[in-house]
Amino acid sequence: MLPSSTRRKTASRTATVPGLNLSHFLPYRVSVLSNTISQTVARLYEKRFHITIPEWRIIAVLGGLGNETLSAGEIAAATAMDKVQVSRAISRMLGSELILREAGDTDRRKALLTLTAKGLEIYSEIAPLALAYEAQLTSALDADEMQQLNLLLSKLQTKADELTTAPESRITRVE
Amino acid sequence: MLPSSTRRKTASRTATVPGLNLSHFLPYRVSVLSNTISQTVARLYEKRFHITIPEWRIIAVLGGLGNETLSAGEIAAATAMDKVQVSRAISRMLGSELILREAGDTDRRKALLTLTAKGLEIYSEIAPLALAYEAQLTSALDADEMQQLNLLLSKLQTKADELTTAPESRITRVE
DNA sequence: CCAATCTAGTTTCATTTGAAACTGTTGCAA
DNA sequence: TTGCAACAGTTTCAAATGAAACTAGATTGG
Repeated sequence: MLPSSTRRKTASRTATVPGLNLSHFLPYRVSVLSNTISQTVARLYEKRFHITIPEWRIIAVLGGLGNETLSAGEIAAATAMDKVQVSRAISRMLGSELILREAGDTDRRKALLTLTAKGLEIYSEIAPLALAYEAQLTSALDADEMQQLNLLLSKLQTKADELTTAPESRITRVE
Repeated sequence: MLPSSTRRKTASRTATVPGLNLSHFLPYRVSVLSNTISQTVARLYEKRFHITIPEWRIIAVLGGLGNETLSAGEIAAATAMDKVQVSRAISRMLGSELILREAGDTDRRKALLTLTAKGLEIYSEIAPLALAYEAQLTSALDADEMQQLNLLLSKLQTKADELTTAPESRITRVE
């Protein structure tokens, strides 16, 4: 079937099935955009602060919380990472002394996590950079478009959540 | 430094650095959206057709091209994947007989790739499903919002691309 | 009270991934 | 020519990842 001699090097551009062009396909576009952004951001965090994106997320939620503590599970919920990712990020951060872990007194399974002074220091340096990158990224958008973007992302995320087939795979139960 | 006894379990919600809330941070939101979508789509492709997303992308570009051939490098460019990913996807697809590889006659480094009948069959089944998923995802958007979405994604991708090559000096200030 | 069950978090193991090295081919320049 | 850089694609190896098993502590029904 399908002998090679029937093939042409160049052919008319007629698509055999209508309407599917990868470069217009929303899941593809979002994935490419996400990868492009993540790569840049990851490089920034790694080069300047020697942290990964999961570590950055943990710093971001803890740093934004003042002196409140969170458990690993709460961090997982707040960062959309699963507990394994969080656990590994935490152990790296304990090693590099960015966070502090105390056993909870009411429930000793839950460890209470806070940033160390070193972690807070990184937060205060990296947060403005992160915001600056975001500002550059959206610099081509006017105020109206910014608002639209937020709305559209929210709507898409809501729909995407509804359409997930796996019940247990991710956090979802933020409530 | 920073003895644990100085920490509090509960505190006011005052952020120490203004403006950085992870759930409003664009790179984070795009990443979460992308992951949500990709997970659903990947599960769909895997369950029904036993292919991965990289394989799907290759099927999509080749299937959309009629009987034209592409080299691995051209596929990489068309699918935003790197050559290693493409190489591995191709070798899987050769194994499962979804694509056909012929040596190029003018340049023997470039292999010419096309879908087999089996590959085309999958394309014709999966393409409508992919489009149906996309339609569901965007079902909460009206025509105007769809147009905005396309525009905004394009603008963001363009900016994100500009910001990738930036040496570290670029993201230091907002301006 | 105590077995069974549930929850929080960690570890293990198999697979995937990415970077860099590598193979084979082409183009180019002396 | 031949020697060398560039290119297309593959392979290798170490690190990242995810699923499932596991540990330890908490809860609950009898």
